[in-house]
Amino acid sequence: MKEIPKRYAPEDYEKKWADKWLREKTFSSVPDERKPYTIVIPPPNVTGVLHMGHALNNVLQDIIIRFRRITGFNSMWLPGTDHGGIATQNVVEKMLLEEGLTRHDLGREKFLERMWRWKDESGGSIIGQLQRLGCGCDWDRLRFTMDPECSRAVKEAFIRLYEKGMIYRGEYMINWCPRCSTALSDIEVEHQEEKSSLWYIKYPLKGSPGEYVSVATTRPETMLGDTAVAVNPDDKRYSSLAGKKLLLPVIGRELEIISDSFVDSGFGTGAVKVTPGHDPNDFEMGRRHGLETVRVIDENARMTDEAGVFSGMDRYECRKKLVERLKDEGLIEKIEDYRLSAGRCYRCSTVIEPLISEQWFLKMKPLAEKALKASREGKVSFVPASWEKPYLNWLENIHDWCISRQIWWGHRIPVYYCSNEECPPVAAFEMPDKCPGCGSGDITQDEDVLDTWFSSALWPFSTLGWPDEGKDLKYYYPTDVLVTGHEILYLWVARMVMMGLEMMGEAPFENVDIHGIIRDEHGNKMSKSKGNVIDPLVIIEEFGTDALRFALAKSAVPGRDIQLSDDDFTGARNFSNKLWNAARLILANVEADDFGPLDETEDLELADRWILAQAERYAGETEKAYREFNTARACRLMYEFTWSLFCDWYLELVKLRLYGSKPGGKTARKVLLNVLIRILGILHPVMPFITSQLWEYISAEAELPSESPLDYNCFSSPELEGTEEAMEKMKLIIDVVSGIRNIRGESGIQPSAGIRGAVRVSGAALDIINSHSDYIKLLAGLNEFEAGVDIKRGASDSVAVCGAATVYVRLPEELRKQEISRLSKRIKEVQGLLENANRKLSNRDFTSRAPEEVVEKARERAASFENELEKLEKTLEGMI
RNA sequence: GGGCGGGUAGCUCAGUUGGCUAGAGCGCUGCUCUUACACGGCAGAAGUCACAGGUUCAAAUCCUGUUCCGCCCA
Repeated sequence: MKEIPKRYAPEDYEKKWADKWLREKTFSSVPDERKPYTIVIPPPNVTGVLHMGHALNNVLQDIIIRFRRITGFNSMWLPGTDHGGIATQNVVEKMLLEEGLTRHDLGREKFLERMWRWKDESGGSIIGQLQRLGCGCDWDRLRFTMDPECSRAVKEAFIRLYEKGMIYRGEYMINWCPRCSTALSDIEVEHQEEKSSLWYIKYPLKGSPGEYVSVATTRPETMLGDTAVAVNPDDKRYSSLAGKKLLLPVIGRELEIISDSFVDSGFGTGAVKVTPGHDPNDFEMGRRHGLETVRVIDENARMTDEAGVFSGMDRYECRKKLVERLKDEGLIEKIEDYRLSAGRCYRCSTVIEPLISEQWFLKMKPLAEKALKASREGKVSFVPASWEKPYLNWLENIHDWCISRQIWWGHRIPVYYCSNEECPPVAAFEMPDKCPGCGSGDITQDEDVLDTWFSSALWPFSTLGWPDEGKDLKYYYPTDVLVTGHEILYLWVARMVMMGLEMMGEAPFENVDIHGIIRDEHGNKMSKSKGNVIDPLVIIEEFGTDALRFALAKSAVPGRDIQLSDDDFTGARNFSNKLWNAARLILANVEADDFGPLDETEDLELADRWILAQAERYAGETEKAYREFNTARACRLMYEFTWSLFCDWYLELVKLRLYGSKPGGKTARKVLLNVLIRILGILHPVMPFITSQLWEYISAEAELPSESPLDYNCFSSPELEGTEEAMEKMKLIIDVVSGIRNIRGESGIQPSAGIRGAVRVSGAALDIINSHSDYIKLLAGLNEFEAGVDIKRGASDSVAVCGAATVYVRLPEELRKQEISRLSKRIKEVQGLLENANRKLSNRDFTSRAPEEVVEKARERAASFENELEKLEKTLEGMI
């Protein structure tokens, strides 16, 4: 007999468990003879704090890890954090700015010291938050992307690729963020439609005063760098212009008119200005036509000296002033409203400036080929599968990856230059003492660092000790599943696959489980600026970690975004409370030797066989759902079994033996415990805290098969005989009880009022009902009950038909009128159903073509409606 | 412009390979604090499965088209 708190109070014990798992290193893993099941965490930024997206992502991983462990795998979840290059540097720079300093004031070394200090002090709080969530990571394996091990892997990968000729340096047009002052890769630029204008500017024709060609542009300020005007060769409107020249307004530069089929004659006037220095398409066109490049905008998005009188102005100020001047000179033909797709920095939302710059690039085609091949061979699969197509499509259209960043926080590019420019650069782990070419000691390292995603791409093996071919790498690689959101499918997932194939010869994971994005209750993305974020830690305080976990897991339907509201957490909390109280009931009754295997020697009664059969079924379905990464389905199944079957029916029925005079208490208690620990076991991956706590309580009273639900495989158990039969019999009981309850409810009879019920039924069904009349009396709240073949309806009886059985409930005389309307309503309903059923059956095509069992079922249905209708009609006649 | 996902009860969503009367939670209505639980119990009302065609004995489910919403890519 154990007293536990009446109310589910997670704050009383959650921390205890989280601490215990940490202290006892419950989730540490070493290679052994078991099969491994490995997950590497999508490393959150060191500077991050836990938000709902993290909570979801990590809860899903924890569920998988715990589930796999329970079912016999050596599961290992490797945690860690990412240095988050630009984002993190931005944070510290912002702090410096408050002191009136820039990183250049400090210098590289001092700045990096400051970065590390800040990282050590305020970074990594998210790790503690993951531990609070209960995450079963192997914390001894915690990694940081700038750890010596990971840094070594980054250098190794870089040098290998460099030596293979896959990394090259060159001047190309790249995406420049003037605020972060660094280059970005193509996919770090986010495009969105914005309201803007299309300016039509007249370019005078040289030598023909008064004549001009009008060009349309979305960025007038770049015209200062124009070196040509292009038209489509098929555009008849401009065929007469061949060989002529235009004069660039303001600057006066002579512009050639070139023909290029890239030009879309439908855009603007069909003649476009060409600015090879500031537009990616124009850059290509410039190369094709050997055009001069004039740089008019600098790294700070200010106009250069080439911009003449506009020199030094911000790009937008220049636009304004320039357009004013053109207007004054009568060179603006018109200005139209225009929606353009503007590229913005994914870190700071500043409008990207396309600039020509010398950067490092990684050749992607050969890498993408490998990834495509792996997909074709089924080595990497997506859940849901619909993500494969966009992934493949991206790989097929891949561009070289700009991997250098002009920031300081990150992995410095391991390339060294000799002061003698004749000598080729060297890629090496350490700075060479002297130049291998000329022997000079005057060597400097490349100033830039690598894109954060370069090190993230190595994460699944850099964290396991690569390039050393150690035991861990051999045992755990490739990992089993990557759990992540779709927003980093290209930035991270695809690159990990490519790098895994390149460096390890094997894809880094078999499955990619892609979950949705968390939204608020109105369907909006959660963001600090919108102020609609739900803080997981606040939810944990209010509802408990398990409730948070359950709500998230239950909402994580594959491929769908998740709208969250407080209702979801309330529902999950209520479920916890239900389970808690079910356990309380059981705990109050069990005795020391009540746990043990159940077999045929046990004196099982109908309810026992039924709940055990259902437990078996639900455990099986839940296991399947877990395996398919469908936590939403697993949660629904467990909720339904626990609440709607176990609590609503079994826990009520078992009271006959627990409290009443009915014999068989021992068996009842054994079944109760058996099913309860089964629930705790299958639910444990989603709700580790409450299940551990209840398991502990029970352990104090009865001997359980293991110390914790983590070490007990509850997904399979020996099958009992007669389960089908039990299901059918119980269904009859439930139908009869529901029939009686329906009459009670509809007639407004108080739950406490004991009433008389009777059932007319024959044959086997009569036996079932007779031998379980105690079930019916209890559940339907009857004080009198009778069953037989010749039961007659009493004058004031209400009637319901449940299959072969006709149920009578004695009502007070004054409810007669109500009963007539209740019956009429049901008659009408059944008439409709019967009509439908008969229509189907009278269709010869149906009876001849549909599978026999479908037809048979339809026949049974029709017969049952007919039976019900007949009985109800007869009853109604007798009442009027 | 191309691709993907979605439209099912007032709200949020389930709905396996087409096949019992399309389900759940919340909300709503009625009864109820019955010795696990009022974070509870019992009962009830509520749906033209976006629209239009088609395939099929049978369509929420498959196909075509339309429309609206969201996302991704160019």
